Amino acid sequence: MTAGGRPRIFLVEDHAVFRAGVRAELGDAVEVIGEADEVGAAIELINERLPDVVLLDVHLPGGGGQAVLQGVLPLHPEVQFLALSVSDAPEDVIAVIRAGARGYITKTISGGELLQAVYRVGAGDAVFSPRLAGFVLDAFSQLSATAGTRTTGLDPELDQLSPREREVLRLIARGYTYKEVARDLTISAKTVESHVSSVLRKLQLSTRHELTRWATDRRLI
Amino acid sequence: MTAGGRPRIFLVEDHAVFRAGVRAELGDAVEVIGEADEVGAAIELINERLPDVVLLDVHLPGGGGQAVLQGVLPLHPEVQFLALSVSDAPEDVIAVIRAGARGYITKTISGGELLQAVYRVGAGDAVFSPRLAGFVLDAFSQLSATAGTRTTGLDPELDQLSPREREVLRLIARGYTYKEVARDLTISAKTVESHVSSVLRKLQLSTRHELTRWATDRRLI
DNA sequence: GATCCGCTCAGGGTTTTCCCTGATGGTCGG
DNA sequence: CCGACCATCAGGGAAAACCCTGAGCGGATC
Repeated sequence: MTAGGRPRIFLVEDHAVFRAGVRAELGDAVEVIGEADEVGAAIELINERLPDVVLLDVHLPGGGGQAVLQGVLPLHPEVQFLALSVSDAPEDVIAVIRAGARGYITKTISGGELLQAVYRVGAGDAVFSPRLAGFVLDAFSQLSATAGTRTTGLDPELDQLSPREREVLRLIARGYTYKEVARDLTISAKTVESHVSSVLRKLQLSTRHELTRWATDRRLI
Repeated sequence: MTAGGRPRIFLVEDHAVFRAGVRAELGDAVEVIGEADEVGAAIELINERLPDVVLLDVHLPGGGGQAVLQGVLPLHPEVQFLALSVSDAPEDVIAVIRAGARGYITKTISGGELLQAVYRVGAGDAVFSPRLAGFVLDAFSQLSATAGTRTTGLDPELDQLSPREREVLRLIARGYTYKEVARDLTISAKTVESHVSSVLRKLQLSTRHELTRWATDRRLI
């Protein structure tokens, strides 16, 4: 977002009345450069006009808000998304944050607060409304407890594996059979066998089950 | 925070110049009801005057910002804390969030942005500045992947398994062979087979590898 | 008493995994 | 140029996993 300028925002929301409400509330403080009421049009227009911030309804006909995120972020990661929803159900929040939204607020928000949230997300901040804040923060502090111990640089055991072996390891640990891995990597099942053998030997394991546990313990899957 | 009214804020910060800067920047938009430059005085004054929002420096002589949080939140959980720091090191962020701060911004912030952040935290939102946003969000989505499925109370899929089946499941998921499980439960390997078959059928899985993943995802091991 | 279900076990079959030996071609560094 | 390593593949064999059918027993339910 250009410093000082009005943020250029885009509305994705299937209720026309709510869109009008947002326009009225935000007024001249922002520049609404487009609107969409379904996934396909939203992706197309956002990729074309590149707004600073997208106000994104989570419950959207035609794939939901995540679909829009997936259709835009790979091409234009600089676009910031602020998820807007009537629901504060954890699963909704999780899905849209995982998909790349930088904030999540409920529609009970006031106009002034909405404007502030838009500004902050435009500046790159993460913003969460009250009920979700606790949820997000709890999750964060729980994870960080383990994250601290995990961030101990690179794994020396993983280092001894060749790139191909790591690739095979990933698939095997996910539960694919040799045949499936072979098809996936377009090599022979026998080659997959070789790689698995090497991996088991190098990691001093004996069965693929231990391998699965080894990998999940290190969050490699 | 009373709706419409000026938020009553408290400054905890050991640099007098920076405190003056904050007062100047926030100006009349807020009411600064107190200041402190060290932990002890901060706790005492905050508990006495109960501001809406505390602007809290993370690096503080006499225990750091966490000490203030620990001295206030147990008595007055309604007080909102916005951490303010020159550092955006993960360990600082983690510590202060775990201690109960509702937001974390760096001191490179502009006056207007600071005001917005204060307002939003006062409203109960969580606010994180750009560089931290990605960090927090990543951590969140990692944890939530599992937390989301786990928080669904009791697992209906796990419920359809008989006690014996759950027992076998636990051992199989740990990587034991049928023989080993059989020895462990002092039953025949064929019986173990039967149980595994039932489990796979009931959970609509096909191999024991998927079973391992299924179980680890639910933290049953 | 009949029925359902959980737990136990068996036989017999296919598929998958694991391990062994052995081979080819490519790349990189000494 | 020549090992060292990597990636590729093959044959063969033992063990494990998976699937199906079928069956006996005991407890609970109706």
